[in-house]
Amino acid sequence: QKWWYGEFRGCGYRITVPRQIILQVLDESKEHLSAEDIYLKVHNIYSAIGLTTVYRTLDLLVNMGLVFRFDFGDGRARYELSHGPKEPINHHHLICTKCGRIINYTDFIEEESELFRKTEKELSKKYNFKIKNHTVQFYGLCSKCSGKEK
Amino acid sequence: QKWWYGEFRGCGYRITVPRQIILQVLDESKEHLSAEDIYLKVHNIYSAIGLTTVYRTLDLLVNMGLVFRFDFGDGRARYELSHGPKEPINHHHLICTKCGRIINYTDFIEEESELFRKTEKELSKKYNFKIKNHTVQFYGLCSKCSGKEK
DNA sequence: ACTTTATTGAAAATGATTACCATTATGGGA
DNA sequence: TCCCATAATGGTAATCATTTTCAATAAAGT
Repeated sequence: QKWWYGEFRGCGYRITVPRQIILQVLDESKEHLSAEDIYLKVHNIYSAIGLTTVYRTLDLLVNMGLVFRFDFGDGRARYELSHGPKEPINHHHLICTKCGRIINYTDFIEEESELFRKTEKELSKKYNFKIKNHTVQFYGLCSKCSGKEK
Repeated sequence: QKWWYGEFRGCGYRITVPRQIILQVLDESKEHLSAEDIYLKVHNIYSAIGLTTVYRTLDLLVNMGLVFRFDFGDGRARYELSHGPKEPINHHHLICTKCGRIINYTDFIEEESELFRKTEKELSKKYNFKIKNHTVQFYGLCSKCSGKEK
């Protein structure tokens, strides 16, 4: 019994083999995977699953809030489990504009999460926006690339 | 004499009609335009300019740092002038996940810019990353959409 | 087990962005 | 001011991620 069975049942969605495997893959490597990355890993476990299903399932999971989709500007979306059974995982990203390396960091400065709560509240009021989540991305050069600049 | 002539000359780039018009369009509507939006506006001013040139020029401007490219997750990139003649404009975005409306906000809480300077410094050190810029996006429902929820 | 209907997978369609390449036009030098 | 090397352009075709279509398959309540 996986922790997310209930989430599915609650929404009236069926628990299928492809969905289980896709979630398994996402859970095993919490690593900003692209749809194709996921497809390849899934394919290793159960080769009958098609790319279409991967896309469809990811969409579903994003809508359910189980998965976050990120766009880092390289033309393909990345996906990450939004939370485990316990609590939501919030994290921000560092992206190397040269080699495309992506680093997750979750170790916010104390004030950081604090400020976001505050900012979200202010923005909600000022623009009458119901904020669901946010993304923060820092772009630059990683250690390997920053030597051999441009 | 536009303020950006020098930037071009400095890089050895030529100042051409398409480039002037594209910059003009970007300057007149600082509004997270897609490449096609820009193409259409440019086309109104000077119809011989092709879509390819728009893409190429935007790439150039992004590399020069005159323009920021944003990915809001709807499959098309958006472009905005990064700064005017005076100083860099830094701004964050609110995106409605239903209707796609995008709001720029520049009126940070005082602490906000402060914190980002600090965070960038810490991250640079910790991950040995040379940070160039960052994006912050809040996703949610705008005033029009938040009533008729999902 | 049976049936309803959500789900799936393969192939084709779409839509944004990029690569090609022959043509044109900028800008430094004569 | 005119010339020329070559950067820049624009149309078309190609690419690549993601969606749509639709007939075949498989959950899950009975």
